[in-house]
Amino acid sequence: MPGGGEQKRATIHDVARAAGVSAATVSKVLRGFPTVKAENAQRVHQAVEKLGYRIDPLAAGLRNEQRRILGAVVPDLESPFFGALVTELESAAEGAGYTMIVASSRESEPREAELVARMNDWRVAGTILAPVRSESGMGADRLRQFDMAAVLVDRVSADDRFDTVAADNYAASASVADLLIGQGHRHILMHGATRISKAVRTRLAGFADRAKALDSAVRMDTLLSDDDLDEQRRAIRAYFDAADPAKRATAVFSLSQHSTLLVLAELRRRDLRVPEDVVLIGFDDSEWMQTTWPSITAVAQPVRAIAQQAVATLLARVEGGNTGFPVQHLEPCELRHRQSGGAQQDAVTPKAWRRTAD
Amino acid sequence: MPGGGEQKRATIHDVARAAGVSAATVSKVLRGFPTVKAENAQRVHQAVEKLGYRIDPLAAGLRNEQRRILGAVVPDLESPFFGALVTELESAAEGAGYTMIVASSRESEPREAELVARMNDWRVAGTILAPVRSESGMGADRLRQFDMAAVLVDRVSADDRFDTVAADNYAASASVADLLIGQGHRHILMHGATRISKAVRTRLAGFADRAKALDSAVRMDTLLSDDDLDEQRRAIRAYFDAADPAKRATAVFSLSQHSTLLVLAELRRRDLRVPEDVVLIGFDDSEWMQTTWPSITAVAQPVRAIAQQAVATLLARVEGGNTGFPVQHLEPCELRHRQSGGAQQDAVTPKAWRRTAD
DNA sequence: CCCATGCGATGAATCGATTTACTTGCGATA
DNA sequence: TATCGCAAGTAAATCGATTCATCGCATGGG
Repeated sequence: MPGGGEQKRATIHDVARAAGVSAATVSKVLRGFPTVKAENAQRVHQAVEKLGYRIDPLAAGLRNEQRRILGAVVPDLESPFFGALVTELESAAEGAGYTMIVASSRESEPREAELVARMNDWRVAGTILAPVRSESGMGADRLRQFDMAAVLVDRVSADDRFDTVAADNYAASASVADLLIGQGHRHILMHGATRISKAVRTRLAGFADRAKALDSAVRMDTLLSDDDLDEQRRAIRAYFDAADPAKRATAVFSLSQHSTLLVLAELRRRDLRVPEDVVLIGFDDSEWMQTTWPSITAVAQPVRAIAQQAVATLLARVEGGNTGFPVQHLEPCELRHRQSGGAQQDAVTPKAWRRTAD
Repeated sequence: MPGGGEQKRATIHDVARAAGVSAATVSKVLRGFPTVKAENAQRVHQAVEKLGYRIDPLAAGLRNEQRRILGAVVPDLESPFFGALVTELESAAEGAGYTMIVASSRESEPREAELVARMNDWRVAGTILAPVRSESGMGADRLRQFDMAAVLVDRVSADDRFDTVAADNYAASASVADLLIGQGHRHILMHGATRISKAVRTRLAGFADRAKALDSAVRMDTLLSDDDLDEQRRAIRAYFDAADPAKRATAVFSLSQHSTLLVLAELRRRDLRVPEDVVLIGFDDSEWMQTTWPSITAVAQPVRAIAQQAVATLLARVEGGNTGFPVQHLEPCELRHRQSGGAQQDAVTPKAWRRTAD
């Protein structure tokens, strides 16, 4: 246990005194400047050790315009996706020697704007924003207004000012279409719930475009809703009530995790067997999906890749002085084949797709 | 859109100049000191408005020992429970005018200790620690070592140095015992998975103590495991394989969310009807539990109450100079009756229990 | 022998807000 | 009228680390 006696915190001047050098020299040693005699560096290190000295990141940041802090603003912290995203972001930032300040906009755009302003107060080196809605929301507007360095993630497509990083929703959804059409399904329900964000729309388009291209006669029903839980439950119940059982959709592509849960509950309630009567594939994987019976086939988002790409891209702007045009990153998703998805195609075993950025 | 032109950030001196007063006066106005002429205060506010001035929280904190920052260290950010907890903590801290720095120890004790040290670097006013293990872990040790103001939450019982806040696991579990024994169950499986923390042990004890007290002849099996997912799945499968079907446990009390999921999957796999064949009650509620079929009866933890109590308690120490003995707070849980829990007792309709702290 | 060069080190300025210690002005009191 | 007290305001010190502008000293070329 190094350190030991705790009374008043040691400052850089205490270290300097103990090592018999100036504070400036201590600073140089600590930040690795080469112009220090080896012997002095040695003594500084000993003094640091003995006093248990640690740099005050607040005081250290004061003088420079750039502070070694990154901000992250996400729509919520309670969903596994953003929880995991934040964990990975923090990890990546930490690896680069930055502290990360996380805040949740709680799905509110005004709050998102306020949080961006607060990040600006803290003079963060850069901000990672997962917008409530899209790249044209209030948070992104503020980022532009303050001319902040930032990367937009998840609920975004291209932007002319900021780099973006997102799962390749379009390609992954297209591949789900490949699978379902390949299995022979010609009547498919696409179901989206809770928040019809840009990501959900992209998934819808990716699936529909590919399905139509493979067989223009395919019938697709769309059920999208932004209402509260009970309303949505009623809507899906009404959908199945209305359908002639013989002409019911034989497969469901649910566009979000909430949606998957709702659909699954309704199918169970009707005693429809999955996948024998109805095949179910969901977008966004979750731990519970591998544990339910049947287990759920789902598209897993590359959370870690998104986080690492986001931090790397941001730091490239901040540190490397990358001044080129904004880049759009699409990270490939992975389809996790489980029971609810029915038979896996043999011909094509899709595992990861990447759509090249235009 | 107030503010408008962004070039260089306005400092307090810019505001002072624009208002025709000194920086000291501006500071007084902004922090609400009474000894300022109304007219000057007015002009300061106008200047602030015009320049879009915002206090630099970093510079503002430098001079005082106390910085308006709170630290929060939690075991993970991906579980709904801690996600919600952090959201509420942040909200409460914000309401009191503090910025919250969140970090995840990722279930690692050494990392937890390192994060506490880092919070100390930031000279946070106080720290909220949800320990990986218990109040005697490495993180709490560091808190003691640095003599930091802190509150321990969730996986803790009493401590002689820090205030603690937790769900009343003991009382809530006892009430689950009330319910199950009341329903006539005399053979019950208690299942715990993933991480056998202090909270899980308390739940186990709370249930077992009460069940034994109600009927000393009750048979309770205990299945606890800290292994990986596959191993745990195998264990529960083996448990049901071994049991004589006629003498199987008729009810399961799962001690964590993971556990609930595992048990549910196994029951489904065996085509055991819930609740007709086996009643299932879980500790820790989650959104998916109200959507599955059958829906899951579960104990909901008072996340918001815990968070608010934690922040309030911490600020009482930090600001109010509360120097009394450490207090142990237990927040009452709520049992959410749904389908998997079988018939709800009529005599007693337990909704919330509070165990008085000793 | 003188001066340019450069290494290694340092005192002082700096970042932006807060707070201390003091000044000024004015009315009230003895 | 002289003194005291109080309101209002400000210059300057302060927080802790970084960085700028020097500075001493040794070396080597001219």
